[in-house]
Amino acid sequence: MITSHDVARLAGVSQPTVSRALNDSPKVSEATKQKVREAALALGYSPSAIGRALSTGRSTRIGLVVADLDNHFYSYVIAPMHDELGCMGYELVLVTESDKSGPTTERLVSLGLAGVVLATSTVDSILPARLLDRRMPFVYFNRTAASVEADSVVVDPLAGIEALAHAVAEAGHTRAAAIFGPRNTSTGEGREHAVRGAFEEVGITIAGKHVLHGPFDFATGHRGVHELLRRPDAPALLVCANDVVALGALNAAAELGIDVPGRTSIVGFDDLPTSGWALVRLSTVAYDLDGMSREAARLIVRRLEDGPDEPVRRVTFDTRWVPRATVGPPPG
Amino acid sequence: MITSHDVARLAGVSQPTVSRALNDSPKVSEATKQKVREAALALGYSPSAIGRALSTGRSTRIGLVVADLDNHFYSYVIAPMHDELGCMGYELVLVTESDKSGPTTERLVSLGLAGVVLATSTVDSILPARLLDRRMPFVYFNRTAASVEADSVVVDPLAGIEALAHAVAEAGHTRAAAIFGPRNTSTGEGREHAVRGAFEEVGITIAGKHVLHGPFDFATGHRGVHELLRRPDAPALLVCANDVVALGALNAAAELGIDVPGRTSIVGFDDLPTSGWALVRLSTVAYDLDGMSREAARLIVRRLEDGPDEPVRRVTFDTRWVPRATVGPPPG
DNA sequence: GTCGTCGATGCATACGCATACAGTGACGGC
DNA sequence: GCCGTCACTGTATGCGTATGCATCGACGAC
Repeated sequence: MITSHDVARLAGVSQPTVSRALNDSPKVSEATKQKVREAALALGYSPSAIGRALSTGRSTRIGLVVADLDNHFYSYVIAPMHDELGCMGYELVLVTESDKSGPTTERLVSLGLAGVVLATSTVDSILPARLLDRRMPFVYFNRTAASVEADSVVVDPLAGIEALAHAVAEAGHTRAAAIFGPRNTSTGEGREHAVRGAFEEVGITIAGKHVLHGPFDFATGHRGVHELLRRPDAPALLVCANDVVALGALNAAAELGIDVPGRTSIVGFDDLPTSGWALVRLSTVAYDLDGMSREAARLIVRRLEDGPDEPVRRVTFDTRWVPRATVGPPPG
Repeated sequence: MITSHDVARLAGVSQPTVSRALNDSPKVSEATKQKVREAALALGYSPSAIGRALSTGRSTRIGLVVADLDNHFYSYVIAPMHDELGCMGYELVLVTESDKSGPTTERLVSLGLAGVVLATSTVDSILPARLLDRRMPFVYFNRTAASVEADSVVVDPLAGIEALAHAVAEAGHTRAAAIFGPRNTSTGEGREHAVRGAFEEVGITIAGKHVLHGPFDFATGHRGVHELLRRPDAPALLVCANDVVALGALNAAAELGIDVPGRTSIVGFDDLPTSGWALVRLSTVAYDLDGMSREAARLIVRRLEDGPDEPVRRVTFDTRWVPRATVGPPPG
């Protein structure tokens, strides 16, 4: 491995001068800088991130904590976040929250992460509090935990869901079934609250027996269709916690020969690229997921560079209703 | 941050003893180990990966080099690879190959990566050679480069594609269009060769004007349908380089109102989970992508732990034909 | 000519861990 | 009783970088 000592020897200066020169310190003369840069280039030197991290006490590695990487949703988060971090000179490290939240905190600090994006925290998670204890900067992505204040990027579902409610009411729906997200997540709670409020407003009822709660995954949507839509009194409208759930529901409907939207209308939330496919055409509530992922990256980097005393930043993304082909009038 | 010195102080021993005890060295008495473990637990100590990496000269970070994270295909690679690496005590760092391959090599070494999985290398890439120069262990994933020998996991497309050829021939096809992958990738070349061979065997012709080459992405399939299938003499069968391309093609067909498989049959390669959706039902060539991703993780870790002198390992995954709903007889 | 000043550079050190080597004590052989 | 041996633990050091501090030379002011 080529070290700054090698560069120093070739350039005829000391190692610290190499360090200062390459970091563009004003204490080094332009002539020396040039000499050092040439030597570094000639040797193909690039500074060791390890050595630097140990010396400065901070790395350029950002952890993205997700619940399960299998989930389609995260694919669309990882790519832009990785890109945005890369532009700012940071790396992305994936971390999954293990079943026990205990070791996770230790791993986050011992991995030498500079900061963390929490894309998984439930409202009752102890992770935020422990990160605070350890003075590890973090950003809530799409969810928040009531107990600990921190920078966050969140979605305000209201506008999109109100538009959704008006659209389905106008189509003639009066009853709906729903697959909501987990009760212990802020997105699950927030969307459920928004849907219930908006539907009441337009006179659509959601009976208790037509409601299901479950994780934000494909299987939940799949199961939901089997449990909710095969009943004789099943509503002609199914509201899903997000697009991944809705995709599970759409596919289950296709398997069961349930005509969408002829017999049942299905709506989602997120507007994943997949939902726009001609084969899918899912009517859903959209927001700028790409921009949101990038914003999270910028927030954590700003927090790292500005220090912990800056006021907490909270960025909210608005939603809009995207009608496609999975909503129609109820049968009859 | 809690260091091994803190633990040492609490346990009443020296820092090196802490290091040895926690690494379960036989040179430390059981009583001392116990004492150290208790102190470490009490303080919530976990060793700094940075310090360890600097000291030992090797980290536990594995880089996964991909072309573009946007590509659906990689979602199904990242999750199992991350999981498998995690089980073996390693972390996954995502690296995208920048437009210039120059800085990439330097970044890989300076990031302090212990090893690299190359999921993107074209046959003419200089990356493998430079990694060899730098003595950075690596594994080819799904592709190889002719110039440099290294461990690899690859797919043998033959069995699956021969079965595919027989199936479509039996359905009555005699002419096919094809969207092949880039010519400078081993998978692109390999599959093209296999398809041409197998189709010739069963008497299906692929005219030059019905062939397109392009990157393994959605847009390529989309574009392919517009360019190949809207001609009056378009064949009733379209072979796609992989499933992502085929999904692009399927959606383009749906947009254009092209009946699949009524007017055109479409086949892919990879059998991504999406392809099995009831909404998609893509007929394709399958192999164990999940297992392959895990195998790549195991290979790179074994290479790290066994040293560079062990013989090169090459693991091949077989393919099989998975008929679904996108292949039918040609019209008329 | 001497001294202060300032710009540029080298020296010493620290970060957290692992490891070669030295040292300590107990114990047994003679 | 002396010394070698062995099991264990402490001391010293290195990994690659960054940084506080000392140093050194040049230049200007008096």
